[in-house]
Amino acid sequence: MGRAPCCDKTKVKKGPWSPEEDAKLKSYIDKQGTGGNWIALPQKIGLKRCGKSCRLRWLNYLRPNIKHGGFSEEEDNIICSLYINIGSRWSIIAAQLPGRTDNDIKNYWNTRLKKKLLGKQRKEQQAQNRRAATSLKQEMKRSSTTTSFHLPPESFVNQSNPYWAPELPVAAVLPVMSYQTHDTQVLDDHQQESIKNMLLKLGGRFSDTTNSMYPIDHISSTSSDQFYQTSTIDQMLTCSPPANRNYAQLGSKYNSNHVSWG
DNA sequence: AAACGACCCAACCGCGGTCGT
DNA sequence: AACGACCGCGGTTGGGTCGTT
Repeated sequence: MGRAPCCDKTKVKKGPWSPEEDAKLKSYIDKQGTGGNWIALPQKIGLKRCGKSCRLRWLNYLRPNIKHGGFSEEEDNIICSLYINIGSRWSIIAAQLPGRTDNDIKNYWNTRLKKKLLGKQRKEQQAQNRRAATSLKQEMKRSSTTTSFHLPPESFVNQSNPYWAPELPVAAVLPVMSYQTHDTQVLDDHQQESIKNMLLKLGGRFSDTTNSMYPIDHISSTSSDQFYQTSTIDQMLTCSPPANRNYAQLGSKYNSNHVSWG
């Protein structure tokens, strides 16, 4: 048999938390901790809330050292880069930003950052279209003087022409950590450490001797496990995952647009 | 000042994996 | 081994706030 039901859904309170509820929850957890059982928590404190709701309130709002709003440019860049690379894995992204919650980052992305990027993307797109149109016109003028070639109608080179307005991938306008497929961009120490920590959390392994993201595929030659060779972001993101639950989960949930697990 | 729409964000919902019975 | 609750996560919602007309 399974466990007893966690709570009676019809008797628990929903909606915004009152300051009194917050105080009760915070003071209890400060003193006693969660006890590893969220479901039992509200009964102990005398809160008419579902354990799940308590957990969410604590993690997203009451927990110490939580930062709200005021995302820095650097945080924006980290969020964007990780989103491009791993998709909407908000908990993983949040792990890279101390004091930020997955919910906060998710909201920030959905309400502001996405628009900010799209705006930037559009500007880039327009500038690119203008440049392309200008050079094409010039090229065609040159050609028309030497051949019987006719200039296309104006509409051919304007933005409404689908030929000239393919959607750029967002990655194309990322301010930092954007990368080209085959470059050999070297990450700075902070970026390396940050990404390394992320991968370690997920079960990745690195060379002990170098303590850096360094090719160690020679070690894996005797093992069925895949080790990471991550001298570039691109390589890191195309390596195979280890036989690890989190990665299995990631692999199945990831869209192949974001990550190829080889 | 009022009405309306857009935006923001806390909280809820549902799902998949884990774990206790 | 099977069942079902628990946990953590990502997606979505709805109410409050802000800006515009």
